Amino acid sequence: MSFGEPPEGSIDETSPERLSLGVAGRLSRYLQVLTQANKMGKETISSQELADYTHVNSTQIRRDLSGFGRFGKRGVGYNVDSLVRQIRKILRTSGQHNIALFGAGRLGQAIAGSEIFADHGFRIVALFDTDPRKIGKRVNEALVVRPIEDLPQVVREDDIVVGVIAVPAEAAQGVADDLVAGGVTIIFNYTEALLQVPPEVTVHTASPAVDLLYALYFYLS
Amino acid sequence: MSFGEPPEGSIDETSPERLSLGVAGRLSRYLQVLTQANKMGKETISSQELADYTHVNSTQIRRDLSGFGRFGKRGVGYNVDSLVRQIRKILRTSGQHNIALFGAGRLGQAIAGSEIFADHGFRIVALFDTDPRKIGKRVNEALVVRPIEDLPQVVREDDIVVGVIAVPAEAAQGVADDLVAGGVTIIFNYTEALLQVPPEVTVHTASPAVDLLYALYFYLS
DNA sequence: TAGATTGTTAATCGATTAACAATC
DNA sequence: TAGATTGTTAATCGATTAACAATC
Repeated sequence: MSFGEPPEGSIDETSPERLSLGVAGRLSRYLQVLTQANKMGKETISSQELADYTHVNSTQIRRDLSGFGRFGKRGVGYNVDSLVRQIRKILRTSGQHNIALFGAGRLGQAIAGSEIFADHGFRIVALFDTDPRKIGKRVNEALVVRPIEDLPQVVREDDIVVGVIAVPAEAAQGVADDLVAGGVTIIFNYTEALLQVPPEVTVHTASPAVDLLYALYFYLS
Repeated sequence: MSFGEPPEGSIDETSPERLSLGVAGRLSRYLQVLTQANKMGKETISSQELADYTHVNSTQIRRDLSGFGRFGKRGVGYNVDSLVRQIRKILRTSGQHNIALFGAGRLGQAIAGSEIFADHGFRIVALFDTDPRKIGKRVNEALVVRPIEDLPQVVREDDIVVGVIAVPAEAAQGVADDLVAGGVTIIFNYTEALLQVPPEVTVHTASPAVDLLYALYFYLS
């Protein structure tokens, strides 16, 4: 389901065509913290608090935000709810986006049951597995495990923009091939496999161990 | 168990005391790709191939590496196995590091069963849960679910450097408090909760949805 | 040799930071 | 008002890139 263009409020007449990679990445991180702060009932947040949670310098945060308008109130901070909406507009991700999940094992079920995607407007509309014994099984009320053969149909009918791979590493490339064949151009890879895809497809690989190594380096030195 | 200082080969006389955040982060990412390439039996890799997998510019990669020595062979590329060892030395993470995992639910079990940490020298030495029905249950051969009361003892005896939180979001702060009380200073948070910790403790929050939003921005524009 | 790829330079661009006036 | 925090400037630092000689 798609409702066409999301209503675009005029954020700022001088906003650039396309954000730089750095700005887009940081705005996404602010959004995560703000979304959670909103849930916790926090009404305002200062750039310093945002800095504590995101590890981004507070001046940098104020600078990033002031590039799009005056969202803050001096002496008070930013209104959490309103800032969430502004950043979503800037990132042009105000709408709902449909994603398909591959793998109904422990990781797949954990993802399906998590609010981590739903919080950001991602709806898991299909769950696939190759294991015949899992097909038809119900996971988290709304989802039924489907055979991978249904993929082309689902991509067509449900406007899937992202495929999330949560299968064993050995099976990841096969799923990626199916996704590419089905026309999906963003793949989120939860396995450690290196996926071979055509240049127009973007692969994001979750790498908690890499993050840990990074954290550890600063701990050890 | 700890074997003291890892054997430090002399990487380069002029190597700086401490890597910049950017360099350390990129080296960690190279390591992930190299580790996997090694597993797949690949013997050499070019800076261009590394660039394709890490989304880091190939010149940047050559520059990062050449700062520590001449690891490549012109016309050929880098020896995968040797480069892995060199980067591990640079990051001073050649040894084994013990981590404790909290939450024996679907996500916790998925993490415990994954090679994603083991590949990078992280050993999960303890698995905790608060659910009395899960205590004593065996997960993946080597691990038995323990009560959270054992935490102080485990931290002391097993030299835990990182605590990984994979419990429901509502329970995350409680676990974080226990970890802080136990003296653990690196926390890896798989929940969407914002954790309150003292300044000397580092929290890394896994945020797949943020990564997706970021990818999506470039897809939509 | 011919082709490929590293190591390195030089030039540019964006990120980062401290500082502080403006103002809620 | 007094205190707090934004918005913005100016100066610095590191990241990024193209280009190419060196060399395997």
